Amino acid sequence: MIEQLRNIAVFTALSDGSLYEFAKHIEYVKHQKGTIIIRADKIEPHFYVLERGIARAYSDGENQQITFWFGQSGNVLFSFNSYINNQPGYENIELLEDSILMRMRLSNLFLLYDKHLEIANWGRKIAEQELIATERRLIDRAFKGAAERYQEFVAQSPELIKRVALKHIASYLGVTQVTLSRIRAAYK
Amino acid sequence: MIEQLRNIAVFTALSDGSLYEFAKHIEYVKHQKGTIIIRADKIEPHFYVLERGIARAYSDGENQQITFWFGQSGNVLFSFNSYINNQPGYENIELLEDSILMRMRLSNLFLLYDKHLEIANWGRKIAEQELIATERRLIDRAFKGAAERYQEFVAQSPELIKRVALKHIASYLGVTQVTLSRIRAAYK
DNA sequence: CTCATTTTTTAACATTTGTAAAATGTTGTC
DNA sequence: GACAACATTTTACAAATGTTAAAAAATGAG
Repeated sequence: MIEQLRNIAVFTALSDGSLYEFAKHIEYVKHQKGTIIIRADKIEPHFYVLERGIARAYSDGENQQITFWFGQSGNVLFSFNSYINNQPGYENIELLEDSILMRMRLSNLFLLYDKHLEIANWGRKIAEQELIATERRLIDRAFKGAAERYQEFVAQSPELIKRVALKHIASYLGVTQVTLSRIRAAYK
Repeated sequence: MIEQLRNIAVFTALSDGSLYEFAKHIEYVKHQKGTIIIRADKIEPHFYVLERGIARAYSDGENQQITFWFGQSGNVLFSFNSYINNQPGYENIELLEDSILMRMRLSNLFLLYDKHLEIANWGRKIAEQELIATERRLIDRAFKGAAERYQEFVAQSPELIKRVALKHIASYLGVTQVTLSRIRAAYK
């Protein structure tokens, strides 16, 4: 089990001791494509790690739905508002493919944070990396046009382009699907 | 000194023991309005806490400069890219008023992260709260028009509206200054 | 107070992106 | 392979925002 965890991107830097602590509380679950594993209107008691599959986090508005995050194999899936503020959040997480996930109760994670220095720093680094990535996206929206953002997305996330519906990618890039279609048409 | 630290928003939740660890390494500095305390092209060896004043983080582009964060009294000022990746970053931090700051070497902070569980979790929570705030802003850009974003900013940050130049607020909201002027004119 | 500098507003026009709806293409199931 | 469901593209038009430049207002130094 510990060897299995070490192969997952988000756990690679951890010591055996920490992996052992995780292993005690982790269980595997499988879900089909289309499953919404985290719902905005509920407090989600688990966090997940995607072992195989693709996920998206999205938020529902009146007439639209916007995707603001993609998760690939090895990424952690949190409902940040459940996780951080213990309140129902603004985010749903949907599996875009049949997936294998590990999950663990947040209550157990919090106990680990309060006992294990290495795990507390592991959680810190995850939040920091997400923060940098999100901040950059916010800045890119100002500096780069929609076409450039699309091209960089293609270059940086070739897997996602292949496997994710364009309507999700459009809202991730901050444009409508029509605009994304126009951008793509210009490069044919 | 410990009492002094406890009065600062970002430190209030910490125990005396942790405050003592911070106190050992903290020094006070004063800077004038206009000082750029963190520069994008340099690795910044300190982090700062703003005791009095207002700061903005901004990024330089070819023909523009966009402000993506405001700091008020009690907030922490990081160059996240220096802090997280030990590389020059994309962010400058400028003081918008004459300010009093505390600072501490990042190398000392990292030592504390590796020794003190409470401080590691303190760092984790700071990153998590910033992450939620940034993610919400990204989502708001999709769901809310520029006028609504402005009105909410006024409601939530009355101090900043009074004390910060509108050109900075415009880019923070993701519009040009001309657009912000039009929005303001519509509510007269 | 006055002048120079900077900030904010206004105007005219251009461009981008959005909206709605129809047409086309794709996928999966029986 | 035919159908239904869903995804993507296209078209025509509307709305929002950007660009540039100039005018007006506010700020700050001497």
